[in-house]
Amino acid sequence: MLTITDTGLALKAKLFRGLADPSRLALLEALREGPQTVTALVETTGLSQPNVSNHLRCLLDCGLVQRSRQGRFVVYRLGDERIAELLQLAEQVLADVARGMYHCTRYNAP
Amino acid sequence: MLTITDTGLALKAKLFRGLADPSRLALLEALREGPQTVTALVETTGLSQPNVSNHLRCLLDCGLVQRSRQGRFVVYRLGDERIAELLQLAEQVLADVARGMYHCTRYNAP
DNA sequence: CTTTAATATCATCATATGCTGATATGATTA
DNA sequence: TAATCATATCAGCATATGATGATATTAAAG
Repeated sequence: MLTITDTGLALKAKLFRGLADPSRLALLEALREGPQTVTALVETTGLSQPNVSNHLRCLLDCGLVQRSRQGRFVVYRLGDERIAELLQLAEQVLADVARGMYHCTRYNAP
Repeated sequence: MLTITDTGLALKAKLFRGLADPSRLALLEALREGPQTVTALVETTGLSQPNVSNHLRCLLDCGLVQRSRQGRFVVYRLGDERIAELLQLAEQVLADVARGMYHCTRYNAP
């Protein structure tokens, strides 16, 4: 029996939660183009600066992104190439499931 | 600029939210083995029956699973083969990111 | 060493989610 | 048609999340 507290399931759920927010997705999609400064990410996504920093913090803790300092800038990049693959595969799945997904009333971002 | 309200981002976020819960993951993982009755899923996952039905409803609305009636049973199956692929790819990513993910304090299921 | 730019953190609030317990629906059999 | 099994739905609660505004930290420049 697959207990819910099973470590693998919980971790996998966490991973997906990292990807389960439009703001974080916007950040990750932006980073797919290449490493970016926080300021650049703020401009690209239109999110507020604290909001961007908060989300980047999550993504960093969970290993979905990495960071490095450059002068007074901090540059973020994707933590793993396969994260881009995950995003891409999700796009392909969506191509087929999009209609249902669109009408799904749940899982709407605030 | 990638507006957050961009339809694609919102839909992708929804898709990942569907996968972002340990209970739903348990159900989907169970369905990877093949079509299952609700009762079977209740037993396999250890979740309560209303809880299972609720999650299946979400997954159904969003197109992540399909259902069909068989006598007085309702049989659920994965809605798309690539959903299994997504789960598998997530496992592979986790193999590398798991440590950070484990220590990430956020995204913990209730 | 003071000022300013870039990023991070904090408290707070509003909202959505997931679970439970009770109940309703639907389908089969007696 | 009554009884029962299988599934679905509902109200209500507890909790975690995401956004904002204010503030702290860190680093370069003057």
